Amino acid sequence: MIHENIIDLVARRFQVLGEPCRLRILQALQGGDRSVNQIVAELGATQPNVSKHLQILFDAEFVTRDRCGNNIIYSITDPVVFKLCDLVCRSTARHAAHVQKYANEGRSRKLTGPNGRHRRSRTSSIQGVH
Amino acid sequence: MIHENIIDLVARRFQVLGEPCRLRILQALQGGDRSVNQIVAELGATQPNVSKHLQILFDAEFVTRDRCGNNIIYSITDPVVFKLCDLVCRSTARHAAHVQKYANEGRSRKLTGPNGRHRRSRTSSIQGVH
DNA sequence: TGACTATATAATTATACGCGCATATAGAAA
DNA sequence: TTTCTATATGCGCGTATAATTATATAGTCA
Repeated sequence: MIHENIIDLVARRFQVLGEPCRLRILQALQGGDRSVNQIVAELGATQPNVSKHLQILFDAEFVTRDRCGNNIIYSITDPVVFKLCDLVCRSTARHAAHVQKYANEGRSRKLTGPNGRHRRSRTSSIQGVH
Repeated sequence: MIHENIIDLVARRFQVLGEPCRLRILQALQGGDRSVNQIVAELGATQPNVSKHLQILFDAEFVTRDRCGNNIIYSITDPVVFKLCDLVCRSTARHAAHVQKYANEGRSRKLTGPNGRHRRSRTSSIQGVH
């Protein structure tokens, strides 16, 4: 149960993880600490974009950083973030399987009666409602 | 490690969780299955807004739904979502403690040399870099 | 000092998102 | 059928976000 006081902070941290580019950055750092340019090379993204995402990850305390001469080395703050990704990843794999399955059957179910009355097929028009 | 094929889906699911109102809805459902209006009453939000968030949660398969007469009853698809919230919640509590601490000390550190040269205070201008 | 490298930031633009309002739709009841 | 209740959806507005480009800042080396 999330306390109302911190629910905005929790949401914000989920939101920070809700960006493919940032997930890729975290994955790169899972392979070990990296400088900005190393991440840029690994992702094939632009340097300003990577820097900005790193700043966002830093503000959310998902990463820490240390200067090493001209380079700034970024590191994972807490490996628990990979546990999070793993959990979402598993259920997403199931989700993706469903999506794939529905894509192969009929598509685009909408809200309607439980038994498909006034419908030509037997698919209920509200997904998840039978 | 997240496979590149599903990284967008994983990010999307994190993003869906990155919204306070949706977290509140999930919390309400943690107390048991609810109809839309029950959730509306519990959150004090508008009905169209709750319906929209529920649709987003449904598309991401965080919730399922069943019609019961005039009511649509929403349920949690997989309690693993609460594990996610719990993990983020813990580290966010630590994060919040830091933020609180920094708020009490000096604020707004920016990028600068390691020893605060050309700065009036001794705070390093890049947070996390000493 | 000046040139060079690494990183951050500002300005811009395009897109996505959340909310409120009005309305449409589905089912139940009369 | 009509009416009522519950839920979903379309629209418009304001805001947030991400990517690009150009530029600023910090540090190193000569």
